[in-house]
Amino acid sequence: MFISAPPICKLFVSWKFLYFRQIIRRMRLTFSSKEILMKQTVFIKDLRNLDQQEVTLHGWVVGKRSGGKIVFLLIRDGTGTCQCIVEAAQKELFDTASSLGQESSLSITGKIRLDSRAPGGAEMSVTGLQPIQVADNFPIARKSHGIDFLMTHRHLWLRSPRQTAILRIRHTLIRAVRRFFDDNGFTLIDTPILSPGAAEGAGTLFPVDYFGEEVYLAQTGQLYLESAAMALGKVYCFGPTFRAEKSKTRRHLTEFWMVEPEIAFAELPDLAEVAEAMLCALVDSVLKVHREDLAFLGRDVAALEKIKPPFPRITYTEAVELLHSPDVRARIEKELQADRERLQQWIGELDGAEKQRAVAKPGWPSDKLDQQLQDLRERIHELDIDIAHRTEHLSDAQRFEWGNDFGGDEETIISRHFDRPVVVTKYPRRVKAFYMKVAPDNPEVVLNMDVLAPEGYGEIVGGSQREDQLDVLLKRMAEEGMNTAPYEWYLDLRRYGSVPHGGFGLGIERTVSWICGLKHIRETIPFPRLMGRIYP
RNA sequence: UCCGGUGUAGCGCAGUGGUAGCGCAGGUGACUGUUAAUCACUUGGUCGUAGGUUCGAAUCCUACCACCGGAGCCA
Repeated sequence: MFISAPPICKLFVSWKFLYFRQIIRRMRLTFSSKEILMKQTVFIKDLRNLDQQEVTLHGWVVGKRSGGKIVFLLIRDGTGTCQCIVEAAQKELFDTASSLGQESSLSITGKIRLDSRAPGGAEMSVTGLQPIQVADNFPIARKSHGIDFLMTHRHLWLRSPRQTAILRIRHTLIRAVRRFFDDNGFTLIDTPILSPGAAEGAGTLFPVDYFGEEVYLAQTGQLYLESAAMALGKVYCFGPTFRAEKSKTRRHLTEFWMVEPEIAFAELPDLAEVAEAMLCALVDSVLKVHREDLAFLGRDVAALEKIKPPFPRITYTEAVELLHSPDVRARIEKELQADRERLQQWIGELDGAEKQRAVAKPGWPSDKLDQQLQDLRERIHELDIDIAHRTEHLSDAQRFEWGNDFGGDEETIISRHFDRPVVVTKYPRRVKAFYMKVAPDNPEVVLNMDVLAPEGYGEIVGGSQREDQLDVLLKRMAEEGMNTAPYEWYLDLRRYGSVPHGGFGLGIERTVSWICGLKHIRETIPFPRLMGRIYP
C-alpha cells in the first residue's frame, strides 16, 4: 500500500514519523517521560484519582491485620502505602493473604474505593493476589530497634518510612544544588578521585595502591577546580570525598558528598553572597516539595522558613568576643538551668511511673506504662549527658584563646546565637590551609569563611578567596614546610593570567541532617561509611 | 589515640548477692473495619568472653572483645 501510495502521502507519513520520533527524544532529554520504561502503570500515589476502577499494584507487604473474617494487608510500592482488604468469603484469597509475612512481594488486583477509614484515603477490595515471594521473619519489626542492629540491617532498614522520607529529601536537595549552579552560569567539572600523594594533611587520606605507587582518595577537588575556573570562569564539581580521620561523632562520615563551586574574579564578599543564595534556594526547594516528609520526621518547619537573606556575617575575632561575652554565658546558663529543671521533673515522673507499674495488673495498661518507662529512661539518659557536655563546653568557650581553631563546641555556641546560618570570616592564618589568601589589611588572618548552620548543626560550608600572588603563595608554602615540586602545575595558575578567585565546599550530608533535623549524619546517606563500619 | 557509657530470648528492655523476667516478633486459637488492631494460651536464654571474690554472682573485682557517645580533626 505504501508503495502504491501517491508521493505526497509518503512524504506525510515520513514527516509524521520524524515528528513523533522527535517528541520521544525530547521527552527522554527532559526526563518528563513519566516511568516510561516500566511495565508498572499504576502507582499508589495516584490511587485517589482512580475511584471505582480495577487496578493492579506491585509491591511489598508492610503489615497485616486480621479481624476474624477480614484481612487488611498494608502494601507499599515506593510511592506510598495502600490498605488492601480481603474478606473470608473468598476462601483461597483469604488463606493466601493470611499466609503473607512482612515484606513479602506481590502483585495485587482489586477495585479502588475512597474510604475515610483507610490510611491514605483510598483502599482496595482485592479480587486477585499473586505472591511473588513469600517472606518469613523479616528482621525489622514495626517497633523500636537499637542502632547497631539497624546499621547491620541498613539494606532492609532503607525500606522504613522514615528512611525513605530522608532519601527523598536528599534527592531533592541534590537536584536543587545542581539546578542552582546550572541556572547561574556554572559549568560542571568532574575532578579526579585518585590524587597523587604529598597533598596537605596527608595523614587524613585513604591510601590506594596505584600500580605500585601510593596515591590517595580525593578529599577535595578544589585545586583542580581552580585551573578549570581559569578556563571557564564559573565552575563546580560534585562528587564523593574521602577522609580517613578517626572521628566518631554524629557529624562525621569517612565517605561523603560535597559540592564545590569555584569562581574567577570573585572576592570573599562575593563568595558569601553565593553561599547565601545557594542555601536559601536549597531550603526553599525542599520546603516546596517535602512538607509531608518533614512533618513525618518531626522537623520544626517554622525554623526552616526563617532561612532568608541576609545571613549574619561576623569575623572570627567577633565570634571569639561572642564566646567570651557575659550575654552568651547568661543565655546558656539559663538554658542549662531550664534543662536541669526539666531533668528533675522527668526523674520525678519516672519515679511515679515506676510505683504505678509495680502495682499494675498485667495487660494493656501496664504495657503502656512499660512504654512510658522506657521512653522516660531514654530521655533522662540523653538529657543528662547533654547537660554535662554543655556545661563543659561553656567553660571551654569562656577560656577560648584567639588564634585557635573552633571546635564543635564553639561552633555550636556561636550558631545557636542566630536563627539563620551565620557566615564567620577571617580566621587566623596559622590554623588554615596554605592556599587561602592572606588579608591585605591584616597578615595574621586569611580571607576565608565558614557557614555554620543554626540549631547547633555546625559547619556546613567552608571556603575562601585563594592566594593569587605567586610570591605570597610560595612564602606560605615554605612557612608550612611544603615541597613545591608536586604543585608546579598549581603554581602555573599564578604565572599565567592569575586573577582574584575563590570558592567553597558544601557538605551534602550535613545539610540534609540540618534540613531534616536529624540527630546523626548516618541516616542522611543510603550506605554510610563510618569509622569501624563498612558492612553492608 | 584518649575519656565516658552499654552488653540479659530473634528484636527492644527491666532485674544492686539468694529459683531468669516483661513487651514485641514466631506458633496455636477467638473476633467482619483494623490503623504499631485486640484478647487467651504458647515456643524460646552458657545473662559478651575468660579469670577471681563468695556457702551462693546477671549483680562485686580484674583483663579482654564488641558496640554507642564525645574529644582531637574536619564538610
